[in-house]
Amino acid sequence: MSVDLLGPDPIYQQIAAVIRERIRDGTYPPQRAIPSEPDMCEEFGVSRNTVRAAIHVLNEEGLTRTVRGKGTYVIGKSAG
Amino acid sequence: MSVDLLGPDPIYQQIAAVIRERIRDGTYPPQRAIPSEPDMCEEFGVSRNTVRAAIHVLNEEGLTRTVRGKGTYVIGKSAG
DNA sequence: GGAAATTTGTTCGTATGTATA
DNA sequence: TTATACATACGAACAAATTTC
Repeated sequence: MSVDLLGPDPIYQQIAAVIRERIRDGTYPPQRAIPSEPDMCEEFGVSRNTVRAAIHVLNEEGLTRTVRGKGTYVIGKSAG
Repeated sequence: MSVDLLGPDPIYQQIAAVIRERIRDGTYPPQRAIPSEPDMCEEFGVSRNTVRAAIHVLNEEGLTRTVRGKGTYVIGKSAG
């Protein structure tokens, strides 16, 4: 999947939207970690700061939770 | 302590004056780091650029010294 | 237990664009 | 035009937690 990063919105908002969509469609399943910050820097071709800004948005929304030294995990239905 | 940031002077000059005063009265002791740029953005309710402009003034005066990745340190008497 | 690699956390350095006075 | 101020974005250094060997 390609990401355009055009349009009027800030890049970090657009990246947050992409990740949000991947969480909703199951590409990034609950309880699992999303790709690391360096990996997302590569995929989107942006700096780590920008990736972190995007993740910050999702954490604020309660969609994800970041743990130092581990990664950023998708919040959601466990199993039941 | 609250800081008003009114008056005719530029905001960054006023912030520099506040920090300068805190160095003089010992609130920010020698050899120690003053609060980080993000922290001061929060305290004063200004952008990082403005905080950096204030710190630049103090660095120019020789009151402080900024080190990348670490912080801004108060110059001054060590112990003796 | 130690060393190295991975990953996130924090902080400063720099540049660009926009808006205001 | 210049000075001030904010938001955004990339780059780099340093720090801490985790994992793996």
